[in-house]
Amino acid sequence: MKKTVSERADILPVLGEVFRAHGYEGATLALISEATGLGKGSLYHFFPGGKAQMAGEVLAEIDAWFEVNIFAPLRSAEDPARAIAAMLKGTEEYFRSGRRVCLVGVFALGAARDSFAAQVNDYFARWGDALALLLGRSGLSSSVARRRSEDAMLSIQGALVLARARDDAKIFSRAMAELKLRLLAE
Amino acid sequence: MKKTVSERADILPVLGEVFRAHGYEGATLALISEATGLGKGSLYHFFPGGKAQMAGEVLAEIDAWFEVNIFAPLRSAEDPARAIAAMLKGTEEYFRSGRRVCLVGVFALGAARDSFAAQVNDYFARWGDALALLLGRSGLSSSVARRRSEDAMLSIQGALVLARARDDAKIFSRAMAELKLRLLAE
DNA sequence: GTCTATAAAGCGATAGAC
DNA sequence: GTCTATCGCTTTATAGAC
Repeated sequence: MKKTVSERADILPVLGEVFRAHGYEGATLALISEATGLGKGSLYHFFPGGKAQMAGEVLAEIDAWFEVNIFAPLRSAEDPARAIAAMLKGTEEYFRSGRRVCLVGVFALGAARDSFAAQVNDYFARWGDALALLLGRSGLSSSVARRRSEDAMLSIQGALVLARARDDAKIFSRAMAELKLRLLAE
Repeated sequence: MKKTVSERADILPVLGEVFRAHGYEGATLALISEATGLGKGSLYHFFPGGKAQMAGEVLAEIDAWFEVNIFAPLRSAEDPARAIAAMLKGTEEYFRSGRRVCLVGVFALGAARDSFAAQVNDYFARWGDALALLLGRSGLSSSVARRRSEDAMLSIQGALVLARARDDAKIFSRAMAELKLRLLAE
């Protein structure tokens, strides 16, 4: 699939999909070149640091998207139930109901984790903190809020793994529905 | 870490650890050669099909281990509560309390999934079926048993991803304890 | 069964023309 | 800013000596 682009903002999402599909090691410059429609010369013009820089910037862009669309709304929410519903809706859309994999999770499981440890850890830490904060405000003790927030993080990641392993996106949607009930329970 | 081996049975577990640590694409023959202490000549003597055959046989060995130690005991159990406790104990030991990653999950997320789709799907299908069967026998409706079994599969995988992402093995142990409560709930 | 040597292809990255 | 050509290295895999 050739898709000619020339602006950095257009390149990063394409890069993200290549890393998602092939992992860090599997994402070769040839694949990246084909997907972006850019020669190696152009790629190194945008990313002098090569593949490592590309992956780092993709992670940063993902982080920024979640900060704006998921984490911040969680922190500033008035109504916990609505905020949780919105988070799960946004999550389900982002991961295309389980058909799209989480790049941070992919990196976490592979050898790339060592190179991007801070970014990988941060993504889950900030999501978990924002959710625990919200749950705490909804009346839960901070230890229960912490455990439920951790449950949410791991359920999302596990559902993505299982959905892909079994090639059944419905697994993800079901898991998100169940998670909603657990998060909102008294 | 050099560890000289010469029997096929001794090689497979070492191969497994290399694939776990580096993923399918990242596990180079040089790494495998170093870890097993075997030259490329010897490796191709054992595995004429190369890396693909190595990965396939490693998956088969993992599957066989789970069949004997986890799936079969689940199917033939008398006491559901004890069987679930045993499954979780076996799982926690196998994954070294979250310090060891699931190779099937790693393959599921990567491009290797396409090559090993049947083995990846089978592993989770048979585990899930065995657990759902047990839960059904414990008095749960088959639909509830199915959903709880799916919850267990995804919680294990998600806990492994999150534990590694946050470099905190305790996340896995906590998740297994919580999962036990959910599986045994009325 | 294990090794070394080597082939052929692919890798990330660079140089320099345009 | 984009391209082609190319470097040096690593990759998987094979051949053949021992």
